[in-house]
Amino acid sequence: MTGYYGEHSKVFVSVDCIVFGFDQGKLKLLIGRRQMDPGRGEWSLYGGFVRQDESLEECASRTLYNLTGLQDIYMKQVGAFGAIDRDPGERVITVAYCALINVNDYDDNLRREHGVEWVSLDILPKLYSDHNIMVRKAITLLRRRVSTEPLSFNLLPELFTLTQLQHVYEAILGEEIDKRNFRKRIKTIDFIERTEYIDKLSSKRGAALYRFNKNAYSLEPTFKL
Amino acid sequence: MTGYYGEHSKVFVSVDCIVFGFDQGKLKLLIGRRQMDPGRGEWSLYGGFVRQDESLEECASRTLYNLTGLQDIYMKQVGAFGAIDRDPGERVITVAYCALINVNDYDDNLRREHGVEWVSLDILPKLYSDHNIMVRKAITLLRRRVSTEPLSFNLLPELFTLTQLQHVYEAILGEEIDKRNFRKRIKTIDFIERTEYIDKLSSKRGAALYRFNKNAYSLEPTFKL
DNA sequence: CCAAAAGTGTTCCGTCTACACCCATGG
DNA sequence: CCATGGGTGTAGACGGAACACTTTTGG
Repeated sequence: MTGYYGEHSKVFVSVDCIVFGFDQGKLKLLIGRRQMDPGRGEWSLYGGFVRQDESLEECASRTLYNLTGLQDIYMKQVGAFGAIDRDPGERVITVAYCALINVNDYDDNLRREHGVEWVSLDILPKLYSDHNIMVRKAITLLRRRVSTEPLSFNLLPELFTLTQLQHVYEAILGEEIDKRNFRKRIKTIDFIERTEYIDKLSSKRGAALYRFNKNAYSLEPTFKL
Repeated sequence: MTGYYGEHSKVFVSVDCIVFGFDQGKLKLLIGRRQMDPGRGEWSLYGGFVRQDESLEECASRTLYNLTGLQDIYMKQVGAFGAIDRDPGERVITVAYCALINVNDYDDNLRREHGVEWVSLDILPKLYSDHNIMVRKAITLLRRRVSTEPLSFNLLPELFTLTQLQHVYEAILGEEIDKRNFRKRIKTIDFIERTEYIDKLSSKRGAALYRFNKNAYSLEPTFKL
């Protein structure tokens, strides 16, 4: 049984994960030293080859799970990259996926075991192959989407202060936001709920903790920052 | 020589072209009856398998050229589609590309030879495999981009009237636009130039013909409709 | 002379932006 | 008591939306 398309050639297909986190007021990217040839030792995104029994999305989820132990993470396809010689080893077409995770959910020992690190985007080194291009495209997409989709919450704990939320937006957009205008705006969004809890860590006075109500959002999925 | 990644499996990768045109005041899609098994006879996008000696972009251009004889056409990647059983024949991962062409540039005899037709989006039939999903995604992207990039001009002849241009926007956005506001807006965009020519076909009075000045745009590539 | 499309300004309203001071508390 | 971050309102500018009539000319 040769199948329908036997006359055509097949190619390796991989998935690369562009994992963003937010820490210390900065947007961070998860990268590690490549542990295989070619390019062993170079900074690189974490990726894996697509298996015959999994879809692209499944491969992306599996790869992220292998790395972080996290499941049900927001992931979005960034695009397919298919230059002939993009990989110095053999021809590999890769599909990049962007993931947003809360750095606190990622166990730091597990992170060290995989030899990956959180690196600030403004000091991002040269990465393996065309990975820098993929990251730039992911950031562009992220910036565009962040004002029309409630994405920031994926980078924060379930409960967060408005100042934290504002810092996430500032980190993604790369510009400062007026505090009063920002809070005014947030108050009109009813699926961002103020809770009874108070955060006492970040300030002496204490700051109200807010929560993103997924259900309320899914009922009325409109968002505009 | 087995290469670096021999332990992993390869997969068929194809490119599908989502070709948009504008005619009779409507946005049209170029589709044809599939001429191979499986799915022979079903409505389908036009596509082809990626060869070992070409990049994804090259494959997309080549496929579009095979179909239309046109080169240097605006094309944009829509995304990769990789569900395991998306193709009823064998596993194929496909990368969809969206193209915008001027229907007048596509020779109608050549079109008939390939057995493809321009079909209005509002009467789009069920297409082969997951092609309908790809088309919907392409339209979503197109709608989003059309107000921040000068795309409409790809669907029009070099010289066009403002009414034609407005109709293109209306077709893409799916809503009517106020004529006075639209023209006011266009006048502030300096790379949309009024020419000395007059179109006498569409009205008795005649309408001024305009031109999109690519060079002027490339000097100052900002656009907002 | 009339049908059919081209062309043209003004007003209103809502939204975004700029901007500075008081509050509560831990140390 | 003071340093630190939390929290609040207003006025002016700007941009988008609504809206109707005159012009030209081929048939």
